[in-house]
Amino acid sequence: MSKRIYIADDDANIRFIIGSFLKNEGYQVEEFESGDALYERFLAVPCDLIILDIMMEGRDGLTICAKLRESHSVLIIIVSALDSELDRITGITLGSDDYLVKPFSPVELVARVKALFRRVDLDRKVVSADILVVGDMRINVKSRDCWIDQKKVDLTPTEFALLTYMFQHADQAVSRQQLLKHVWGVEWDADTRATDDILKRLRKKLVDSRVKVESVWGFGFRLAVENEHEKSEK
Amino acid sequence: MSKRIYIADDDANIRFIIGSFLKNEGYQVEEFESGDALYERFLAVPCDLIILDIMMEGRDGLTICAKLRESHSVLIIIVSALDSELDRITGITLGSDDYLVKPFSPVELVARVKALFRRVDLDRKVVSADILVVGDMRINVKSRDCWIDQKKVDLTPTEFALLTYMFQHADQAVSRQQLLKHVWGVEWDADTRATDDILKRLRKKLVDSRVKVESVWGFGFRLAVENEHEKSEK
DNA sequence: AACAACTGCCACAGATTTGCCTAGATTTGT
DNA sequence: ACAAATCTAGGCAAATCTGTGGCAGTTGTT
Repeated sequence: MSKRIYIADDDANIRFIIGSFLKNEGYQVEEFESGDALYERFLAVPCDLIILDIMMEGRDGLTICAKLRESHSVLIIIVSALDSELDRITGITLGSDDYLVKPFSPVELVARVKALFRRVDLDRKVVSADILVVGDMRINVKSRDCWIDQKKVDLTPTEFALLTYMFQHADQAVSRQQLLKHVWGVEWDADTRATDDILKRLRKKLVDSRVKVESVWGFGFRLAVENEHEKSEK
Repeated sequence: MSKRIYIADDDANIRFIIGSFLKNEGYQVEEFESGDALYERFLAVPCDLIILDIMMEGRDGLTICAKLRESHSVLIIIVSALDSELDRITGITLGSDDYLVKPFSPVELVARVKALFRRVDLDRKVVSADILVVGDMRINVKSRDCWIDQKKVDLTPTEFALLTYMFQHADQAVSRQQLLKHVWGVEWDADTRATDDILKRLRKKLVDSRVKVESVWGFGFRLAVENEHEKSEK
């Protein structure tokens, strides 16, 4: 299965060069002019690796990077023209898996990309993805328990199934139909607010977490990580 | 059961970076400003792995490392800004299991952590080809006997088979279906609570052990080791 | 044949879960 | 600003789940 890579850089030249090299290696590449465009696309169709320039208009790369990392474990390579140690640290802090300073050789980039994929493929073989992490929460599918940081949270069967599904679709808007189908196993058009009920109870148990179940008016719900930064913006 | 990791570094930035990455991998992470603080905490609640900066005020990392190693077999990764060969040798001699020189990439650290866990988990499995150990109990699959500490426990055939299966899936939630299939060899959807019955009897025989059969409401059961420390935290 | 051990089933009580209902708050569109 | 649609929160009762003790059928042993 070919890996999917997204690139965001406002310099069309760079995009093209990086893109060509990666396509040459057999990767499925999509290019974006801005981090926001990439983020949009990612929510619709997730990819395996992201290459982000941190110097872009709009929300900068680091913000996007942080946003992605709150609820997804996609690989991220940060690219920057700045070579200050500060930026290196900040970039890494926000969760990038690797960091490259411009100008860099495309060969170098390709090497890093391959190295990252090698690493995760190795992990996948040994450690199956039993543990799902979103923000400050994690659930272990095998042992069937759920944690907020260090605190264990007791969940009922339906709550657990629902939360697992939401974790797997973090940041995506999920419709009631979808939930009924995948969590309840109901295929027909059930006219029920059962989903709301479980979510209502789930919300109570998540008050201490930064992970929140938002409601998408007239549609369904979305799992989101409350962010200090955004909170102050509101 | 998720692994518990303690980090001691006087640089809050580094602590945060390392912490975030490890949390993202599903580990239970706690951060400490000094080696002494970590040591205190460790005595109260042991962990599986420790990441220590050796350049800290107070008792330095190496001393703590030696201290920890006197009586415990916890995994230790030493982190240092020094790149002298001398320090490397000393650190390893004093019992650390791995050694990283700053600046290092978080990715590298995560990889090493996983590698260490992989190694010890592998060891445990190999040793226990026909002797399974969980907490203060062990069962010998070949001689078909079972011990709590030094005391032998008599088990009936079904009890033994069931316990063996639970030992092989320690810390995991196991459904009744699963038990019926693997212990009884029943494939169809049996509506029976035979599993509950055997476990009921098994539980009585395990009262003196720290190993407990928990029930996972609406799902099945889970074998867990009752932990003094976690108990007190509740 | 008598006996003991093992195992599955039943019924019951207590606890937990869950869907629904209703009233009040919130959002949207005109 | 107002009406209609949608969401939230509390309470309730039916349904479900679990632990317990008792019981009976089967198996193997003396």
